[in-house]
Order: sequence, then C-alpha cells, then structure tokens
Amino acid sequence: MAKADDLDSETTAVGETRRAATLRLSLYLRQLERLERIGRARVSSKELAEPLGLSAAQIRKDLAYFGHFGQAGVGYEVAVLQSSLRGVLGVDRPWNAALIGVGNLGRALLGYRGFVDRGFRIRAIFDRDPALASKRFHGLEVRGLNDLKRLVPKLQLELAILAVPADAAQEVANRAIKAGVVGLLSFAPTAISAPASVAVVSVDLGLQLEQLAFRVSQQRANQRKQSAG
Amino acid sequence: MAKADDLDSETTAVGETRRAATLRLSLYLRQLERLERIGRARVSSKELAEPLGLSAAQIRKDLAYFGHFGQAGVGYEVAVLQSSLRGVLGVDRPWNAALIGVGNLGRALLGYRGFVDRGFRIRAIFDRDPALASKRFHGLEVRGLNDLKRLVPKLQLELAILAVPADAAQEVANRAIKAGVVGLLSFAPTAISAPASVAVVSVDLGLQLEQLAFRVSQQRANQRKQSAG
DNA sequence: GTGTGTGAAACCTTTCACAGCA
DNA sequence: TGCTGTGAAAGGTTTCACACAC
Repeated sequence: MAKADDLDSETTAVGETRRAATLRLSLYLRQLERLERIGRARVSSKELAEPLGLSAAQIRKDLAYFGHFGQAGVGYEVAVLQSSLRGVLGVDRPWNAALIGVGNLGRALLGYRGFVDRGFRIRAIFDRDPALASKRFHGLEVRGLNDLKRLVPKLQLELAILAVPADAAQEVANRAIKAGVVGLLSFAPTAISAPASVAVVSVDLGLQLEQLAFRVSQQRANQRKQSAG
Repeated sequence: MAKADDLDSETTAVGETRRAATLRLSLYLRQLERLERIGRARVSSKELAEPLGLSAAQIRKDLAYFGHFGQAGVGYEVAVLQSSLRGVLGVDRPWNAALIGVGNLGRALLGYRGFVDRGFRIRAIFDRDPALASKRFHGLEVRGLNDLKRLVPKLQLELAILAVPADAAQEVANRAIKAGVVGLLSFAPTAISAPASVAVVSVDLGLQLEQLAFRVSQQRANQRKQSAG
C-alpha cells in the first residue's frame, strides 16, 4: 500500500534526475566512515560539507533527494546515514568481479586494498597472453578469455575490471558482456560501447594527468594576467 | 594590437566559465589522434561526436569556446585541431613529475605507458619506508621524503603523483607543495586540501567501483519496475 | 536556539535551430 | 549543398532563505 507507492515514486525519480547528487554520495559515505572511526555519533550538514569543500545546502539537498535521513535541530545520526547511503549505493552487500588483463596495472589492482575494503572481491583473473596462463597471482590462476563463458556464471561474477590495452578493450568488453557481466570498470584510454543494460565506468589515468596539466597552465595564465594588469 | 586584445578577452573568458567543456577536450584529443593514425585529414563535429556518445552541437560549442578552429562547410583539419587542443590543454610540452609512494599501485603507475606516451615523465620516486630506500625501480632510486626539498627544484618537478595510504596523503601533499610542486594527482581515498595556487586532481579507485555498483543496482531496480508495471 | 528540508532564484550546461560562409 | 559558429530556449544544478520541527 503506502509502502509500494513510496518505493515506486522514489525509484522513478532516482532514475531520471539529479545525476550529479549520486556522484557525491560515495564521498559522504567516506566522511561518515571517518566520523565513526573517531567516535562521532551525530553530524550536521555543515560539518559534513566542510572537509569536502562543498556547501551545507548541497549536502542537505543531495540527501533529501533519497529520503528523510536527518532530524531538524539535531542533524544526522552517523550510523543511520551510513547504512542508508550503503543501501542507496547498492554496497550493502559484496560484489564479485573479474579482472581482465594481468599486466602491470592489473596486478596492482589485484592487490589494491581499497577494493576489498569496500566489499569488491576479485574472484578470477584473465589474460589473453598464453605465457601468463596457469601462473598465479594473489592465489588466483590466470585464465584464458575462453574461460569467461564458464566462470562468470559459476563464480557469479557481476562486474569486470578491464586493465587491457586500448586496442583490445572493446573486444574484451564484448566477450565479458556476452558471458554475463553487467558492469564494467575500464582503465583503457578509449571509449567503450555497451548495450544499455550494461553499466560502464571509465577511468583514464592519462586523461587525469592531462586535466591536471590544464589546470596548472590555467592558473599560471591567470597569475600572469593579474600581475600584469 | 588586435592580437593582444583577442588574447586578453579569450583568457579572461576561459578562466571563468565553461568548466564542463574543458573536461571533454582530452577526449576530443584522443579521437583526433586516432583519426590521424588512420590517415584522416578532416573531420566534422558529427564524426567526432559519434564514437564518444556526444552531440555534434556540443562539440562545436566546446571548441568554439576556445577559438575558431573549423571551416564552415568543410569541418576541422585533424592536424590543426590536434595541435590547437594540445596548446589549450598545456600538453604541447613535456611535464616532469614525482611519484610518491612506491607500493603496489605506485610501481604500476611507474610502468604505465599511458603517462610517458602523453608527455608525462616520472623523474624521481619517493617513499617513507626506509626498507625501500636505495632500491631501484625502472631505473630510479627510491628517495626519502626529505629529499623532496632538494630534488623538486633540481629536477624541475612540477607535478606529484600520490600513491600513498589515505592517512598519509595530506601530510605528503603538504611536503610536496612546500618543496615547490604546483599540481597533485592523488590516488588516496580522501580529500586533499591545498592552497588555491596548487591544482589537485583526485582519482579514487574504490569510489569508481562504488559508482559502478550504484548504476548496476539502479538498472536492476528499473528493470524490475518495468516488468512489474 | 539549532539545523533540516525545500520552494524560489540564480547559475551553469546542453540542445535547438538557423544565419552565414565555403 | 554541407557544415561551422552562435543566439535563444530548454534543461539541470547549486545557492539562497526561511518555515518548521526538535
């Protein structure tokens, strides 16, 4: 009754607008984890906003968009808000992932604590290079791409982390999707196309450095302008 | 004369609005590099837009914001636009960087071709762990953080890549900044605060996976809704 | 008093549609 | 004709300011 109605209107809205807010939810979750570690039970939007360089109003708007988590005059309960946000983000349960590409970057990602700490478990590793086949890293044996079809369902791998060269990325993505993966985190410096039913997040490390170079250049240009004018 | 006026008004505008456009310039540059490799001399906004999933109008607006690079009825010259964008982004010259944190992730970044290919050179590596001191990776000897002060000016290191744990990130950032670095690329899952004169770009790998989990969850919720309603 | 949740206003970004040039 | 560059419109996001709940 009321419950079903609420749920329906909520999820409809979530899917359609306010994309920007969702990008910040993980940041809020990080702050809440920190606050819990230092023993804080409650927090205000202002306290949450400050270390992130955001405005208090923005935090309130973002959170209000997903529900009523706070108490007027008091603030937010750290524990409650934390588990609410985990639910919204879908990280209130573990996720199984495949790692495809066991080169330099792939091996580093395999050992990266930040993934495991946040509930993401790499359960199988793949590489097209036969020289790597049967080698083991972090207790996992390197498999050929042909094994995707069998292992994705068997190990219930929902996500795939792609650490392969740009020219192989699209084909590898296609094979992972065909095997049943529904989310891709790609580190290849190229755009990946996928059906609408598959979520894709791209992290291009070179592009981030370029963005940094751009900002430094801009800053210098502004400084020159100021000292000149 | 006219030149100085133009330049002034351009740079004023660049620094003040259209932040979103600048985030896409690197993507355009990637496409242009690909087009050059396959021997294309000209490209239209539509052709540039398609593989990136953007609209042609957006490409034209973004580019027009930084100058008049195209020719009506013809399109853009691949070579000209490429070097223009390199100039805008500040990547028409090499950048020297320090790598701080020579753990799992740090070593992977040190060997990452994508940085060198785009003109970013890691010229010195640092770690606080004395057990690593004097070890060599990719031809570079690991230095203690105390050496920042001396080596940043000597090797003209403008950027620092931070691959250190969250709890060390802010202090390491402070020391790098004090030593003279003007741009930080941080991989630590925490916010970094820095003076306005220093540019900071943060890449939080765990956060990217969380974003992916969120999108997959959303998609599933929408599918349930559709098949139910 | 304190601090959330929220309309309204301000601001920014994207899309539309077309004048104008090759 | 083909395609850019750009005002105007539409759409989305952030900030403001305050009613209201504790």
